[in-house]
Amino acid sequence: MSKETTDTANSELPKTNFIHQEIDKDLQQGKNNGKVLTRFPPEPNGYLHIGHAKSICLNFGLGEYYKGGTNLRFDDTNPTKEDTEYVNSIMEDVSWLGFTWTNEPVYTSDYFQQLYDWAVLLILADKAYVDDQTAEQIAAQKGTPTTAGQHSPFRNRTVAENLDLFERMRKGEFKNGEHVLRAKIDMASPNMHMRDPLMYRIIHAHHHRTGNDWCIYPMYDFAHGQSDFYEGITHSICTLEFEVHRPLYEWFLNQILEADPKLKELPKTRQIEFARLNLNYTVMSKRRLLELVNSKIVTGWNDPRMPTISGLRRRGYTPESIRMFADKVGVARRENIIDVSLLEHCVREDLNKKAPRVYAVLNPVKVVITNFAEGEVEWMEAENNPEDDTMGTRTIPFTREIFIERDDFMEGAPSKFFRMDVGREVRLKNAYIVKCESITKDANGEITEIQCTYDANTKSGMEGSNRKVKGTLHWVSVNYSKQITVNLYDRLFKDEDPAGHKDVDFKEFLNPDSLNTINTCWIEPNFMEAGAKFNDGILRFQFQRLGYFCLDMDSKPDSPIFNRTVPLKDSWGKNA
RNA sequence: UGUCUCGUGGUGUAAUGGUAGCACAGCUGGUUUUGGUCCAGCUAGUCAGGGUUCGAAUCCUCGCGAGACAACCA
Repeated sequence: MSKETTDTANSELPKTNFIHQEIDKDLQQGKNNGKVLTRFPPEPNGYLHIGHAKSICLNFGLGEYYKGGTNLRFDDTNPTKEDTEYVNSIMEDVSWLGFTWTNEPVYTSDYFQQLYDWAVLLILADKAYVDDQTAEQIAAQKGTPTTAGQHSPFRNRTVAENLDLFERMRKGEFKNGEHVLRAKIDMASPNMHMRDPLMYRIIHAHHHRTGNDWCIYPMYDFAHGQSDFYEGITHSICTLEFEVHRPLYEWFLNQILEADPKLKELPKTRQIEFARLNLNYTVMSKRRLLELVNSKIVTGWNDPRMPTISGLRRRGYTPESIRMFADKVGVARRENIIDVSLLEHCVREDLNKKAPRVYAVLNPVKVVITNFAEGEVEWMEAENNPEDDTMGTRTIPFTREIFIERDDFMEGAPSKFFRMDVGREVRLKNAYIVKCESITKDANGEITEIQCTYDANTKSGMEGSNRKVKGTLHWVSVNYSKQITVNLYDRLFKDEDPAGHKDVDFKEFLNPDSLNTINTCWIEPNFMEAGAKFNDGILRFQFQRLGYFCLDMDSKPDSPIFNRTVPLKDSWGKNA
């Protein structure tokens, strides 16, 4: 790629995606006086998901990179679907990801009067008309992508009549659906969006910000392009499906500029489309996510199994890991389905460096160290993070009775099994090497207790501990550990593309094992000493040898709940 | 039987007429008091045909395939 950078570009952050290249070209041509202003324009009708995160990182990333800025604009032109709950969640999610919008958040509803005035301008120019037909009639006249549409019988109303009707629409003289305002363009256009699209419809509903001031609301197409233009957005970065809308935005803007020439001074927004993010084993449309919430299949928008930003946050994902992910997936115009393993890779990479290690046993079996004195406790030193010495050490109690993971014992184990079996020596991490002498089973053949002896010369740090043994296990003291609840999450769907089956509802592919809550888990007593505070206030840990876990928001001091963010990579488990 | 967009390893993404590279996934091996991390290596790709050119993933052409567009949604 070009090594050149523009004056406004940050050369420390090389970028190669096509949007950067296009913006670089614009800047080299001296457009917009070298300014770059982007925007992120969500409709407040649902929670943000990982696909939005890609868009957020792209738009805010561009704003930062070119030292311009990014507006957060709520696209709130449909009062029946929008709510301040969503406005608040969106601001929280964008902030949590680490981005700052320029000035205060803005709203398309801020421009309702301006948009109305522009609509009047179009009527005056005989470029818009009021149609009295029903939605069905209008749809029938629209034609199909391969056949032309037909003119509305109301298409040739006089300017005066249109003006009068539109004003009365605004005053509330009509019921929902009685009239609409349409642009007069071309019913035979190969682009369906140019076939006399709706500009305004009547909706008698309370708007989350303008209350009952309006009973007519602009359509997205009549609002979005002008909002960008009005705010001085230089580059409007959006997803591919809006490409066919672009000629319409340009048509609207050109009509407005013709009617109001002094606006020609302002820069025209350039829209650039990219392919939206798709992730396998999940669904990404707000409609389907809402369906999961409403049907109580998940506990809410922030259920840790949801691909929402709030769900990922509750799952334990860090903002940095999501930004890393957005960076790694890249930006292009071809359809894509990203493997979730990339997302998991990103959070492991981030948490490996940051998460303090603690000991927890999820599926315990009791081990008795028969030659260790009853009632005695020996405090062992353990590093909080081998990747980061500055995180220090803490002590953990070693006693005669401990729990180990049931999976870490196998009777008659093959030699490839690097764990405990009768007659074998293994290391208890940060403690002693122990040898399994015998086991006790109940009537069902289930192991109820394992008896071991320890070698007093093999305490961690001693020379005797350098002995090569079969494996290293994690453990907790029976008497000193705390009982916890753990949520083990798996993918929500069993199918790679649950929404991709024409004749089968996506909910048919739900994974019945997506949540496994277990209460038989034990954690070392002083796990808080490991220093788990992250910038966002969420407590995250690595449970040694198991995975990354975070403290759930519903935890109480005496009954902690941990959510598994992601297991550690495991080259044994998948062979087993 | 329309218009537009897009086809590079399994998945993403670079290379913009000059050695097809990187990441994830997978597989080896090394280190390791986490079967993690780290390190080294391996596997695997330009949709097909034709053309232009000394030279094509890149330009042209034709075919094939995928996606988008027919809400008083955004």
